[in-house]
Amino acid sequence: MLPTHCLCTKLRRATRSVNRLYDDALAAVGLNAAQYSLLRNLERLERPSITSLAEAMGLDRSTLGRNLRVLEGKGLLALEGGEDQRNRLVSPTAAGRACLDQARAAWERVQEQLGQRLGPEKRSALMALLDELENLG
Amino acid sequence: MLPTHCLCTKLRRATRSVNRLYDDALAAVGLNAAQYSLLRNLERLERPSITSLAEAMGLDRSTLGRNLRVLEGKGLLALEGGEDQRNRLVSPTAAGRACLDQARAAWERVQEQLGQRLGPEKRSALMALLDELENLG
DNA sequence: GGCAACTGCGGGTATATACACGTATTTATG
DNA sequence: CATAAATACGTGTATATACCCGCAGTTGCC
Repeated sequence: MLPTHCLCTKLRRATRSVNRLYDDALAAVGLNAAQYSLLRNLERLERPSITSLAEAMGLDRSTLGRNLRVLEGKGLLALEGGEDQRNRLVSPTAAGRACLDQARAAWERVQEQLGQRLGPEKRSALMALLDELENLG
Repeated sequence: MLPTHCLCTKLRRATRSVNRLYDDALAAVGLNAAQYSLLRNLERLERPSITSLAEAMGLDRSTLGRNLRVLEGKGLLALEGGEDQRNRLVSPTAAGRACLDQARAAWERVQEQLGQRLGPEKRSALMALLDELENLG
């Protein structure tokens, strides 16, 4: 693999690599990393609208809308209209909650394993740097 | 934006954010960050095959094959068969090289700007951490 | 030399992602 | 109240990404 000094390329590469790790760990429960993240965020909000869930995740609304369809198709969440007839509120189904419970265990294993490989200093340094990068725009 | 402890999610978020920065910087020359990276790698190899270019970039071959088509459609690179009738060799066109020259200046600006915002210590710490993450599998 | 194994690719499929545009609904303004 | 502005979505389009499968060409082995 050719080395690069480009921060963007390095980030992209590292993300693909780590993403693969999490994807593999979650494959047994039928989720990928992005889907797990979506369900986790959904769990922490009270029947959010598509827009507010997208904001919580830092994703474009139309992106999230499409991601939701995939999980809706798997029967893991439901989209129902609220009082405001414009928006659709997202909530996990029973299957979605059950799936998330299983996924959480798998996630904890890979997260822990990665943390061990990095060691606590690098791990927290990385976290801090990523926070900083996230808040650029 | 909801905070998360998930390394994968944090990486994905930070990458999207930084990627946007580079995309914006490169938009004036009609490239995005991934395309710039592709052309840069192509510049550094001698008429690589699709497979070897994919390996150099750490991308799946079929992914790279599709990415190549986009740049081929823009007239920035050409795919020609070599002696081995199985593979197709990739080379930049004159337009591709010209485009890359322009893109390089834009890239340097955004790379420098990001480096300044981080400061030299964080910048090199980040680089080192990303290298480490890239080499996990 | 002929068949088996390997290599290099393209295509199918699925997903994630973003931006621009249009539409329906709600709110604000005069 | 009527119209303008703002809000919430969906769709169209484009791109990046990966995995699997199959085909064609090459190599190796006997």
